[in-house]
Amino acid sequence: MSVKLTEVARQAGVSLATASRVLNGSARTPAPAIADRVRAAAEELGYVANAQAQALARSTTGLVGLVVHDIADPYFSTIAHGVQETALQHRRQVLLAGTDIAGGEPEGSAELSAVNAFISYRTDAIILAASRLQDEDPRVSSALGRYIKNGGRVVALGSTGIPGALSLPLPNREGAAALAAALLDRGHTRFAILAGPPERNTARYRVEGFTAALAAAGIEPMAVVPGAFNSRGGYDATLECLDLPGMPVAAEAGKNDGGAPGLCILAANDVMALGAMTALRSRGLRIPEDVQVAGFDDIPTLRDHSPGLTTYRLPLEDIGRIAAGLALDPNGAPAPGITGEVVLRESAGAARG
Amino acid sequence: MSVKLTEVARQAGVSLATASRVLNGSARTPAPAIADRVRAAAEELGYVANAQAQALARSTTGLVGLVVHDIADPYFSTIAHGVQETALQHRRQVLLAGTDIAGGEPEGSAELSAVNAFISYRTDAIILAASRLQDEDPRVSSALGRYIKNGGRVVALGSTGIPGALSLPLPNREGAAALAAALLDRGHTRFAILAGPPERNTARYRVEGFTAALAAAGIEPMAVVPGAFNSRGGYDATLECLDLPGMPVAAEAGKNDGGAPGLCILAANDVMALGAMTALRSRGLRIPEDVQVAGFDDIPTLRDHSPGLTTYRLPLEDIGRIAAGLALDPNGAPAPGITGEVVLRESAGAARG
DNA sequence: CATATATTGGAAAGCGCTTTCCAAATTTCA
DNA sequence: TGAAATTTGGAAAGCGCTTTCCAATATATG
Repeated sequence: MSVKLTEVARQAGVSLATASRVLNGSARTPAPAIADRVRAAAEELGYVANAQAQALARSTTGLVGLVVHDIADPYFSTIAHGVQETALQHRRQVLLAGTDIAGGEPEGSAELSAVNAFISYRTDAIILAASRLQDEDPRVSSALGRYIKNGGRVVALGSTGIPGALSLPLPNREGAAALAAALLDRGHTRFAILAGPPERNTARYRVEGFTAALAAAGIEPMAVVPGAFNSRGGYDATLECLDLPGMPVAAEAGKNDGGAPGLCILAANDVMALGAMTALRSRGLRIPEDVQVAGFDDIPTLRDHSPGLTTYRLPLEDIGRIAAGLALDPNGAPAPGITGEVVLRESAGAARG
Repeated sequence: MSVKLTEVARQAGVSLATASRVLNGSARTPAPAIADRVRAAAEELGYVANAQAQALARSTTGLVGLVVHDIADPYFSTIAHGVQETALQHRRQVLLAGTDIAGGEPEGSAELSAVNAFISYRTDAIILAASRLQDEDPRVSSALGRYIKNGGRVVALGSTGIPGALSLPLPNREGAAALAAALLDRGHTRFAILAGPPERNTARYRVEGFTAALAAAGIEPMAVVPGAFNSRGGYDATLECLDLPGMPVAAEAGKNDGGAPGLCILAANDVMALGAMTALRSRGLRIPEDVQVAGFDDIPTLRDHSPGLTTYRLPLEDIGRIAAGLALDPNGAPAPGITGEVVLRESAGAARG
C-alpha cells in the first residue's frame, strides 16, 4: 500500500540497488547527481522505508525490548526514561512490556510471554528491569539462553542466573544496610520492616540488608511484614503492623517528643513508604514525632513530598541509560558499578528539634 | 541464526506450508496427527516465529506505537499502562516514544521522528498521547495523513487537525471550568493560574476553562504565569507569582484563618500543583490556611499526598485503554465520551475548620 | 462401482528490502 | 596510447515467512 523502493527507483530512473544505496545508508555511495535524483524522487513520493523488510534483509531489527513490572510505577517509568534516551541516541526503538498486566497467554507467566514476544520480534537486545523472581521460570531462562546463543543481548538489573546475560548489579543489600546503619546511628532502636513481596529478589535483598545491619547492632526487627510492592501494599502492611501487640506507637503517641525515638518503619521501596505514611496519618500518628519512616529508591516523586522521605537514592535514570548502553553498545566500556547514597530527610533520622 | 520454520518442517517431515499452517494460526488446520508432529518438532527445536518475516508476508505487524511526552510523568505512564493492557488483550506489542527526549534526528521535532519511526516499522496504529502542539509541524500531519491513507489508524488524545484520525476528546476545558466553579462556590475570589506551556493544547484548554469560569463570575485572575509542565515548572511559577506585587499572601500569612480565603492557585496539572505546594512550603506558607492549591488529572501519586490535592479527576488508565481500543478494534463501538469529576480535598475548597 | 465433492499436503510466488557478484565505464600510470 | 586498477550501476539471490493454486488423496452420492 505504501510507496516502495521500487517505485522510487523507477521514478528516479535507477535500479533498486542504487536507490537502496542512496536512501538507506550503505557502504557504497552512488554519484552525487544520481543520489540527488533518488532523494528527490523519495521526497516527492513520500517514501518511508519498510523497517520490517529491512530487518529481514539485514537480520537486525533496530528494536530493543524493555520488560518492567508496572510502567505506572515511578521506579520503572524513571528507568524507562533513561532507557529511551540511550535507545534514541543509538537510533533504536523501544518495545515495552509490563509483567503486571493480565490478559496475556494463559499458559505462562507474563514475563515469559513478554520475553517470547520480544524474541519473536527479534529485538537486538532485551532489558529486564523487572526484578527477577526467586523461582525463575525455567522456560524464561531457556528462551533467553537460546536468544543469547543466537546473538541477542540480554541485560538484567540485579543478578540473573542466565549464562551469557549481562547484569547490572544494584546495591540493594548494601544500600539497605547503609540506610539502616545511618538510622541506628541516629539512635533508633525499634524497627519494623515492610518487606514487600518475598518472591522478588529486589525486595528480598533489601530486607536482607536491613536485617543484617540491625543484627550487626544486636537488634532484631520488631516485625517483618510482607505485602504488595506498591502504595497499597505499604498502607496495608503498616496497619497490620500497628495492630501487632507491643508496638511502641498509638498508646504512646505523642510521648516520644524529645524522648527516645519511637518505631521506625523501614519500607522495601519508596512507594510502600509513602503508603505507610498515609496509613500512619489515618491513625492520627505524626511523622516523625510518633513514628518514623524510611523508603528506598528516591523516586523523583519524593521531590514534592512533605515530610521529606528518608531513603536510599538509586540513580534510576542513569540505571536505565547504563542498562541500555550495555544492551546496545557491543564494545562499550564495562558498566560502571551503580552506587547510591543514604538521603536523610524529615521522615526519619534527620536532625530533630 | 535462529531456528526457522523450514527446519521445523523438515524435522516433522512436512512441507513448509503445513508447518506454517499448524504453528501460525491459519484458516486451514492440518490433520491432528500431522499437527502434533509439527508442534513436537517446533517445541523440540525451540522454534520462535520471526515476527518480522510474518509482518512482511502478512502485511500487518502487530505493533502499536505510543507517543508520549515523558514516560516518567505519572500522567503519561498511567495512560501507557492502560494502553498496554488493551494492547495485550489484542495480542499487540507496544512501541514507545517520548518526545521530551533529546538526541533524535537533528532535522526535525521529536514528534516527527517518533511518528516517522513508527510509520517505518509499519505499526498497525499510532496513539498520540502527547498533547498536540499549537503549531503542529505540517510534516507530522502529512506523514500521518499518508499513513492513514495507507490503512494505518491514528488516535489522538484531545483534538487533532489530521483528517481521518480518530480523536478522543478530553474534558480539559469543561473540567477546568467545573473545578474553578466549584472553588468559586466555596467562596474563593482571588486566583492565580499556573498556565503551563502555552504552546500545548492541553495546558491552553485548561487555562481557558479556568478563566472562562472565573469570568462568568465576574472575576479576573490576579496572575496567569506560564511555565514548564512539570514539578519544577510549578515550583518556579509559584515563586514568581508570590513575588508579584499585591498578592494576598506572605505579608498576611496566617491572617486568613477563619477569614476570607486567601489566594487560590490553579495549576494546569497535578505535578505543577505539587511543585507549587513545595514552593509555598519553602516560603513558610501553610496550605490551605495561607494559600490554597488545585491541580488537574488526579494522578495516582496523589493518593499518598498530604494535604490532599484538590483536582479534577481524569480516568487516565481508562483513557489509555479506550484509546488503544479505538486504535486496535476496527469495528469497535464508538468511544464513550470521557468524563471526569471535581475532587475536593484539603488543599482547596474542602470543608474548612 | 464410477463419478462428483470435500479434504489435505505441497510447490512456488511473493512481501520489500539488502547485498553479492558482474559487467561496463572511467581513471590511472607507465 | 594501451593495460591495469578503480569506480559505478544493475541483475539476481536471498532474508523467513504466508498463501494461492494444484494435485492427490479420502469421502459422499447416484
